Amino acid sequence: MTKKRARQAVILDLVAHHVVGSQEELRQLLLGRQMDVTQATLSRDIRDLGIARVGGEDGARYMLPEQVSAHDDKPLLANLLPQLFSRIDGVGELIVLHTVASGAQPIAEAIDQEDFEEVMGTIAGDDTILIVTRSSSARLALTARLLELAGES
Amino acid sequence: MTKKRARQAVILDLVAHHVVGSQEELRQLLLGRQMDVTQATLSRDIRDLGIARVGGEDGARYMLPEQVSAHDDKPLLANLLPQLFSRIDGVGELIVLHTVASGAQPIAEAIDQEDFEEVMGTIAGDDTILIVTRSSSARLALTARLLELAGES
DNA sequence: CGCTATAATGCATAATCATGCATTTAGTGC
DNA sequence: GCACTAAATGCATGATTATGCATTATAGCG
Repeated sequence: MTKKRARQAVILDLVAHHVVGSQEELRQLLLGRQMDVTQATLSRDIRDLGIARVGGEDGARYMLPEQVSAHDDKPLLANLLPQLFSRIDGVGELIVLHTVASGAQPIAEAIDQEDFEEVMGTIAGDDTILIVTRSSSARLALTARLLELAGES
Repeated sequence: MTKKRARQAVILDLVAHHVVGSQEELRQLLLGRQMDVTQATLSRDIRDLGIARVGGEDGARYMLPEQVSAHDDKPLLANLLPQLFSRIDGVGELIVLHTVASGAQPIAEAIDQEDFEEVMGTIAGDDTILIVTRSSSARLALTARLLELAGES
């Protein structure tokens, strides 16, 4: 069915260039292009096309995958640290980072994902993380970096 | 409120590592971590965190922005062309590309976005696109490329 | 062509998500 | 510690999205 493909193409186009906040809204836009389908069909089209829906201060909106990432600001750690950080300390090549309750696990994983070269490994409890770095100077460097990310610099 | 931040961090973590299909499901996961909130709160958290919801064959799922793009397969043009292409022809430095009804505009925009160096510009009607290339050989090269993208190679 | 199998769609409705308003909880400054 | 202000949350409900089932359109095929 050629109508379906054309419609889905138009949908991609509309979503890419307009702010589409609901399937009903999309339906109206399609009507303007002489395409009349029900919300049910749009729900299926959106699924097929892999279009994402993200909430925003001013209501939700549909976006193409490309747009979602563009809309994304910073890496995970930068998001979490300012929220969860409580204090940091260290000795030798060890850093002890304290977070708010339940914050250690997420932060530790985010640190792991960053793949800091200074880091040998991390162990996280509930609100405390032990970070083993490669050297004393690595510890100092990383501590500074983490403080900065936490917005405490 | 420190509980909110910790919860949101855990949510990011859960969404990153689990397949979360609904807010109610997320609620259950949080319960397992001794965090009890209502769906309403999760709706707000998800908005605040910029988490996206994308549909899939096996139901919808929440994803972090990073994951959405990763989940995305190919650029727009590669998605559209196989769906909308009908035939292509050309002469001199001009290409005339025919698409299914209503397909020209989306395809033309996608071509523009690709920024092909062979292309000087495009003009799209409803089902026909005129592509002006920089030279006769550029025309041949681009024609081949488009045919390939359309899966007609 | 007419017939069949398959895909696409609509309809009605269930499932899920968002939000206004009231209430509770933290955070601050005496 | 107490009063005060702002943030966070729950509750109830409205809005939006997803889906089972029946129907209709489309693509092949003889």
